[in-house]
Amino acid sequence: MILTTQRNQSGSKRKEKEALIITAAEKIFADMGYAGATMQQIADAAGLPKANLHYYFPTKEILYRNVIDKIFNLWLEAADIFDAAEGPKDGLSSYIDAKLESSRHFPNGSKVWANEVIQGAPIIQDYLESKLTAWTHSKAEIIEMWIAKGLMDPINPKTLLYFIWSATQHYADFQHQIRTLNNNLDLTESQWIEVKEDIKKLVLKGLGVEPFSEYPTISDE
Amino acid sequence: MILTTQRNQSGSKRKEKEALIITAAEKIFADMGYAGATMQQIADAAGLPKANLHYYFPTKEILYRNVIDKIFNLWLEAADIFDAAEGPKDGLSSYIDAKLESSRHFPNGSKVWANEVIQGAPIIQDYLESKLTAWTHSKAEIIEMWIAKGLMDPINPKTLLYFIWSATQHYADFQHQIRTLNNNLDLTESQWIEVKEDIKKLVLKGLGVEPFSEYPTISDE
DNA sequence: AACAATCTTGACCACTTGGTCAAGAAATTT
DNA sequence: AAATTTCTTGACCAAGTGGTCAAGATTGTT
Repeated sequence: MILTTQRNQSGSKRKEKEALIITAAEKIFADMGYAGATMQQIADAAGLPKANLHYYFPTKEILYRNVIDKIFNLWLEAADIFDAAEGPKDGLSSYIDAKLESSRHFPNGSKVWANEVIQGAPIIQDYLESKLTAWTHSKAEIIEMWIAKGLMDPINPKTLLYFIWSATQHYADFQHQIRTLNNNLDLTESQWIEVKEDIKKLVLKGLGVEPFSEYPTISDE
Repeated sequence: MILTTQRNQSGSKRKEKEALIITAAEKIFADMGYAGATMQQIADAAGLPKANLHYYFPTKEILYRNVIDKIFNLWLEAADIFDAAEGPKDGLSSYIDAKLESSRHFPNGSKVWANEVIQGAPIIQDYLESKLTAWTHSKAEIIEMWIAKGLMDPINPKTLLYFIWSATQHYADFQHQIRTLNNNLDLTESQWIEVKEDIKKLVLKGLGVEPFSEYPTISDE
């Protein structure tokens, strides 16, 4: 018992430092890419000598995997809302909100993920094949159920998921481009609200999930 | 006269080789990122000794800028359709088609661009501030005109552009993830057709540009 | 206070990288 | 055919990289 407590104490201290390093690494990886990031830069960002970094994370790849791990778990969590939802109007709205919030406040994770996937996921392929595949299937089923119930227009569920991912993550990944096209200013609070509303409206209306009409539109597509 | 012809001949030979190198470089940069790509890899991909590469492109950065240059011009060209269009139904459809075709057949360019922007556009910031800004404004004006004419629902034009960019480019940038989620197979012809249709339907319907109804819907949003 | 475990750090190394260079091979010009 | 420009290439180098290591500092334990 005492041992456990002590382990927890020293362990939590270690965990704190690891978390500090991971946060620093996340930013550097996001800004420089995996290959472009140097352990020295990460060490500087964390305020540590490089050798100390290697004490906590023996290799660059191990550190990187830890960063990815954190990101991926946040990714999955963002979609819990999805499951709890009653229908597409509620579920998709909440999901879009959550993903946009995440893009706004934690863009680095999204950037690291994007960088990794663009380059063919050399390091995290196992994630894609196991966790992400499972996750995607489970969400696709929910969407298919909504469609079957006539709550939204028919659409390939994966296409819809990619659609939402891309639209929302774009605001993290292409943050720099968006800022540049916004007179070199970050989006203001009201601009974010507008973006959220516009995207949700576009998606929901596009799927025939209009807030105004209770009954599904009869369209002979 | 003779001189000019000769210059053109030797010049075009040089151009050919430069194009070969740029194509090879594009793939390597897309797969490895700027920092991760090595001149040796690019040389191998182009079937040239490294020293010869440096004869045509003195530095890695110069080569990279040439790659970006080509990509960016294709990017701009894809939107000429946009200008010629009569209204949103025609213009947006064509633009989405063009961007998806480009994502399908030339994903590397999109990937390089994405990598660069994610990392804060360290090398091509001038492009963003000059050409892209001008381009975006001109397209935004067209969209605003369409809105003013009542051809589509009101929306922030930039949000709409980002929406289309993200949805279409996603299929290039996240090609690997999409393939993994598609049983490790590239999308088939019919899947591509389905994606195109789904995206166009979603966007157009979401904007109130339904193909079926000639008159704008009266909604008190 | 003595001991042990954990942590910290400057100095160091093997290796890779972008880039150079000089000698020569091809192609062009006179 | 001689001269000149353009192109090709193996060998080389300085700089930077991830990672090591051993000596010490801190912290916790008995």
